[in-house]
Amino acid sequence: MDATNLATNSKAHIYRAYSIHSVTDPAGKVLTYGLVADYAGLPGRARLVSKALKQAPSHLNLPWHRVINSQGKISINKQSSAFAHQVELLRLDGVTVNTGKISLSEFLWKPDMATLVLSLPF
DNA sequence: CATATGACTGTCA
DNA sequence: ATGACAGCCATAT
Repeated sequence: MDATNLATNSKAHIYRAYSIHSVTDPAGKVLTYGLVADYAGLPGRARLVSKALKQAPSHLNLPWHRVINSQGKISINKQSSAFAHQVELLRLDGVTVNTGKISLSEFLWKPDMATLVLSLPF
């Protein structure tokens, strides 16, 4: 498998992992790039997750807006229109956003044992 | 192969 | 809480 295929499969892994998690992850909760990477079996590849979500085909309907950085902040540049879009989507989810910041202690999704077991097939 | 670039992260001042 | 920084990893040139 060459580098290109590895990257493609990694993205697919992320898409699949995040798809499954987004089913059990209720609107109103968020995850960090690093956590999604862990769930996808790709620890240490938070930046790949951000790229994968950014480039994800729209037909996958992934709730990309529920993924923020480990500091509890939206990673998109404030000047970008996409930033306002993410804020809007999060508010529709019921997530409180203050100047791009979100309280992780309040909104971070903490998977329980059952959901973790359901995700293990990867 | 060398560099540059990110929707990242942990540490430190 | 905030900003600088180095480390990190896949991609793009």
